[in-house]
Amino acid sequence: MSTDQLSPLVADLHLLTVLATTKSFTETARRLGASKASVSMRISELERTAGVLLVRRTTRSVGLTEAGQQLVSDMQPAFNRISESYTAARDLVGTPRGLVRVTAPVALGRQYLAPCIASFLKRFSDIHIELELTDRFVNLVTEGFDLAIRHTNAVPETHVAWVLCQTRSVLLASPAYLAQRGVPTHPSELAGHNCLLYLGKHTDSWTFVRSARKKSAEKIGVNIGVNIKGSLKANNSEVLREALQAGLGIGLLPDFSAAPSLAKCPPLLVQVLPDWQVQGFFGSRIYALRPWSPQVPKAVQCLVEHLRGSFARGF
Amino acid sequence: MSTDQLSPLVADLHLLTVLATTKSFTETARRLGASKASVSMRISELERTAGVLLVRRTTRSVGLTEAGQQLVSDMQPAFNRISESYTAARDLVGTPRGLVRVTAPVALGRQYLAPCIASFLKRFSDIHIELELTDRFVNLVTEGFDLAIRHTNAVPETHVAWVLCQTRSVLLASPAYLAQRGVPTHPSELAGHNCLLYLGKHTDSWTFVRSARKKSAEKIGVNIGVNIKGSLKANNSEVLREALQAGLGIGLLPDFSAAPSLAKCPPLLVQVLPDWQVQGFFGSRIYALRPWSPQVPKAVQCLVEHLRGSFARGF
DNA sequence: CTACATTGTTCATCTATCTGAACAATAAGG
DNA sequence: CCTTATTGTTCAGATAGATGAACAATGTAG
Repeated sequence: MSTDQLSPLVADLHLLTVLATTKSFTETARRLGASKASVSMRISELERTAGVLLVRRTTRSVGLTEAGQQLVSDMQPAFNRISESYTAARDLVGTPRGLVRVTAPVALGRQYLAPCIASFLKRFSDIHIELELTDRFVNLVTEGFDLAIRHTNAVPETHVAWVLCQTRSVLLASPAYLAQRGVPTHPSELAGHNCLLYLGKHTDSWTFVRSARKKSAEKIGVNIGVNIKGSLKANNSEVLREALQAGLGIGLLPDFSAAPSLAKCPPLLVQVLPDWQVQGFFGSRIYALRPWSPQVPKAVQCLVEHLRGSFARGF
Repeated sequence: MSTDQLSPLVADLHLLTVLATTKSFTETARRLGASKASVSMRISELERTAGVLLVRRTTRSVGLTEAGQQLVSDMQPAFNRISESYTAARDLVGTPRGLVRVTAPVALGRQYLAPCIASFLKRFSDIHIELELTDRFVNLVTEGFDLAIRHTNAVPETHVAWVLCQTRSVLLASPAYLAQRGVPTHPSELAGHNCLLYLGKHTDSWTFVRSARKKSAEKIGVNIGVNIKGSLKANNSEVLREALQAGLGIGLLPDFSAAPSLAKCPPLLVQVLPDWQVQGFFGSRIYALRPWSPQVPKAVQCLVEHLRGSFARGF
């Protein structure tokens, strides 16, 4: 049919695509800033005028019918293209503007992103940011994020990524703990210590490599695997840091997370085995990444630029 | 940006694409069944939120800015795809439904399409038809038609066409005229007659070819060009027919247009030079045609099927 | 050059849509 | 198995957006 007749429907059709990804009326309503009543009625109305059942409601979970799936998968790329065209047009003129939805790990977000974003927003008053801090894995596309900050070393092929900085993992303990239990001088001695683990991220062993020559016999570049055990595993680096500061044991933190505690006077934490480097932890870089699109919205570009500047200036 | 934010905008963006093709707020409003006040306000609001001037208003004519053109040409195919997906989904189930916008030549439409469509609508109560009769050239795409009925022999490559029937042009005059002015027995005799011309469609000459052998010397297949002149030219075949019936002269009509007058008892018109065929008039076929699309909406399919049946049964 | 017709915008009024709370239905958890 | 938390739907009240007549601007015809 001629596209004229789309006009009253097109907003509802877009609603349907959002519903298809969220699989929830409630979540759809939240995302669009509407009420679930409105979403429910509009979808019903769409089905009525189309004469086809599009959504399978089980009152508890929402699925699409055959027809609905077909329709949504046909329309999805079209709506993406429209969205991109719109932001491109908007970016043609004037100062960057619009909403940027960002997700980041909780610890990194709280400590560094938050102040960094605050100064960014002061510079660009027409840009709005939604910052969602979470440590679970986020699908940028289906959850509608424009940008993610991650420490990782695996960037999906379908995404574009900007390196914000290099990171290292450092082994730490509180001065009090070390005074009581002794300062390890070789990785093998960790077997006798209480080692705090980041939950879920790795196995129960750390691999050390010599990073500076000392008088002892070991050559640089030789790996030493150490099985570790300890009383606490947590999936939050701030919890680990608090535990380390409380003198609970020895643990790994990313350098940016440890920096403030090391810099305090007197220091809350000190580095253990400074001549050794733990491999493959927390990734070696922090990335800003987003799903590939023909062009990056100007507001996102500016944010990434700002972040790169901030991270380059160090923690 | 994430497509979520499209929802409040997407209807307005579609509005913009319609405005781009109509180049008129008034016409846009009429097409969408809205008021021009609404169209004006929504476009203004769109420009405000986008922060970009999209439409160049000269209060008398409407054009798009650079940004607007870019945006519309990016979005147009996307909206077309959405529209097609929607009608495809709607066609998956139940009886055919929806609006079909048809354009046809005035004469053909009034005499044959109208009754044919009436019986069609009686069979398919969920289908609505808008029939616009006009003899000007109609651009199906920009004017938003789903189907055109035409006599022509040129089908654009970008369109799909169904043959409804073959047509011939027949030379006619009223019995009274012939009684008074004599019955021509050879094309060359037309020079002495008042010949009525279809305005604009052709030059002032008719080309005859022998279609049946007679005792005279001419061979079948020889063309004879005759320059004609007469007191009336009209761009409407019904006007011509009325003039012919009134005994004004000799003229050409498509066979379907002449049929009722020939069949009357006594006949209002009789054929002149029945052994001769005039070439290249009114095309040789009547087509139903529409712009190519991945699939033809079911309602359109049914209408074409119905028309083919009716035309096959003759006039 | 002037009168006219038609265009896009404006504004007070109203209607259609959205809202938020209450409800019924369901899956999860003890 | 029963409770509980959460989901989608419903309904009366509220609000945002649509309406259409009046207006100003502009191209057109005589």
